[in-house]
Amino acid sequence: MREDQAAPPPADVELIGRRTPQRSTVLGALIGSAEFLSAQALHLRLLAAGEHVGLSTVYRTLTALAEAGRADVVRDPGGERLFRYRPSPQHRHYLLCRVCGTGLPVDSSLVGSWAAGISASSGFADVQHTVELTGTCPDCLREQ
Amino acid sequence: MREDQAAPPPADVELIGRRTPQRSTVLGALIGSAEFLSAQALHLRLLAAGEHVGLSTVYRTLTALAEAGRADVVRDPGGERLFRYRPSPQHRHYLLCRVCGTGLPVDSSLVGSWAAGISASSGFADVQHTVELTGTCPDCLREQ
DNA sequence: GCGCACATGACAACGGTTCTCATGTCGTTT
DNA sequence: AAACGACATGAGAACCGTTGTCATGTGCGC
Ligand SMILES: [Mn+2]
Ligand SMILES: [Mn+2]
Ligand SMILES: [Zn+2]
Ligand SMILES: [Zn+2]
Repeated sequence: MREDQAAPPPADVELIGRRTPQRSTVLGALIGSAEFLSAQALHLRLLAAGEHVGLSTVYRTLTALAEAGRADVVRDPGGERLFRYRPSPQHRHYLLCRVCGTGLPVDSSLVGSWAAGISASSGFADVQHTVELTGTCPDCLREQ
Repeated sequence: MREDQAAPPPADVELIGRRTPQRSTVLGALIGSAEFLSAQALHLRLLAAGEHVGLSTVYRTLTALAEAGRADVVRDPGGERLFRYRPSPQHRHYLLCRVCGTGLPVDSSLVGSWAAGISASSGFADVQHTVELTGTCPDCLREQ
């Protein structure tokens, strides 16, 4: 029923430095959302809930979480970066709904080995890959 | 020797509207470059060559070419969009050097069918994919 | 408790891109 | 050839996501 608990014990805050109320709040909001969120959307959400955390702090916390591997980052068509909490530290890819933002994790082992093969045959070093799938989810399809 | 001819007959200008000197110039510069270029880099290049084309026009022309399928667009890590002329109208993917910007086309048929499979099994409609590979090319590796 | 390295937040600055609008021009019609 | 209208151009401002600045606040090891 409630999709956001008051304050689900945010354990991995300390992965990114000192434990502060602001970081716990941001991490809590990120964990509480099933969808990818932009820094600004998350900030607005906090304001609406009466939680006053500076926008700079939201940006810094999300960026730090992403660098620590606790958040996935994706770029929306407009270039905005969207964040989503990642419970397990593994690398993942998502199929994102362009209408509602819902993200569905997809099995990307095939893409991973494809990229590894390209890396080996090209002579390039430190090859990284970005894979993003977008579409319209069944729910949003139904609602026209 | 010369990597940029004076003005290689730019045929597909008219794919994006009226044929103007500015559009021919922009398209010529795009065709003359083997690498992905940002709108601003291309603009600077034109200025250096004594060709005065407004930055707005460069943006408009590149965007129109991309929409017409005559240019590939890729996002660099900083969020900047990079353009490259696409002689054939097929969909392509590249392995980009993070140092010098060189782009190597890669065989992505595997990724295409993977994406198609995900599309079919997920129930999502209109699934599009973004695949970007980045690394350090052999030349840039050599130069330390 | 002290102290300081680290964190916060209001605000300004930044960089890429798009918008505005007055002026110019392509290309078609008489 | 001249005229006309729709479209294109360009200088500058506006926009928007993001990062920097810096004075103030605070977590936390001592
Ligand atoms: Mn992957
Ligand atoms: Mn493809
Ligand atoms: Zn949806
Ligand atoms: Zn290189």
